[in-house]
Amino acid sequence: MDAEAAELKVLDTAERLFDERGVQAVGMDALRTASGVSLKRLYQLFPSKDVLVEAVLRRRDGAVREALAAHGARVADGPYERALAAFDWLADWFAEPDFRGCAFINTFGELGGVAPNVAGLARDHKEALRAYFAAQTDALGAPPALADQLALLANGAMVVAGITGSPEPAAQAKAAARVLIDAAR
Amino acid sequence: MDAEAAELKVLDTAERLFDERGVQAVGMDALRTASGVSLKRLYQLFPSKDVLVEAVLRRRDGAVREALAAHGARVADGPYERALAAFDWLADWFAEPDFRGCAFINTFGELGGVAPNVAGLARDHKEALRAYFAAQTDALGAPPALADQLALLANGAMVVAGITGSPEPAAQAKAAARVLIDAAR
DNA sequence: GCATCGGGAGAACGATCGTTCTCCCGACCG
DNA sequence: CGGTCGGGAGAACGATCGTTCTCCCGATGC
Repeated sequence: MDAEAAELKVLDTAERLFDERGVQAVGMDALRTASGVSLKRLYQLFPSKDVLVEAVLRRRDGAVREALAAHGARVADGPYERALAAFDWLADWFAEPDFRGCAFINTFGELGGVAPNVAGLARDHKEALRAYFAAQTDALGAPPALADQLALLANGAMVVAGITGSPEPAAQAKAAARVLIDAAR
Repeated sequence: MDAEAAELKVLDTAERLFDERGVQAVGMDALRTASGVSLKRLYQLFPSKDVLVEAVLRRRDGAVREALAAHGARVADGPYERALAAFDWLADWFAEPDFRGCAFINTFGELGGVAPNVAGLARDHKEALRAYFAAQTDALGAPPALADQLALLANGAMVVAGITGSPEPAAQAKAAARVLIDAAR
């Protein structure tokens, strides 16, 4: 296994375990066992657990931004449909087995008070979500406040879907988003 | 200091420290130092940390339900104003210094995957919030789906206010709630 | 005054954490 | 073929955790 493959395996495993059990409940030894990457390699790839946590979050941040953009681009029907498409993406996500909420919301809850880098990553990630909506509402000529409201719906849906284990909040949020967008036009 | 005063002091201190640093980052010794209650008393009041965590969350759950009901009852203007009053309560809460988000969302993020009792308490707490909105939408003759949507807005506001540190999401959510309620009548 | 007992301070214990070190094997180079 | 070196397995280390135990003091009852 070369360095790239090991790094990928570590990031995949860490993302899954952190999501399932929380960050602090996953020891480096558990990560070693689950990933099959030795402790020595693990520490030469990521010099500390903090660095690894940050790397996992950064990769996840990029993946979400790409997935969101890709989902929006698939519907070429203009900003109205692109804004609503975000909630379809949420629906797909929530339906995944073992979905346990947004990694940034969860990690912020666990570490946001003591790890400023984690708090900052969560802030940036949520700002990116808001910016996605803002791009669509701007194109619609709707006020920027609408983008904030759509972001609230999306984040609320993530929380409620995570806590209740139901994917329904995605559809509920989409219906609410449609009402809000229609009212702003 | 008698038993009642000690229990109160422990619960107050634990709630504050858990909120500031997360549950796992607060050791029983830190709790002892901050509360001034000896380890011996602490363990005879709460036989384990798990029990203490659950007690803190149960008390917080009751306090939120009471505060929400009290805030709603203060405006006797009927269900329309009572539904919107919830967002005024959010605004007061978000403006508190050191506000760091909803304890149930944060604790679920940290422990929900490995502590089923914590996950259950979070579920019950969020169901109570939804039920508050459902009581108002029922009285308005609006469909129950509206209550779910208002709950999404409220939870989204808690998350975004916690992560960004701004109290603005309360007002944004209130404005969105008004549009949704008006559209449903 | 003396014995009893609850409670405070904090040491002690076993477990586990993040991190480093030791030992050893197998691949590559001359 | 002999030597060098990267990497794997896992022991070791110091710190910290949740929990329990020891020791001692002060109040209370007779």
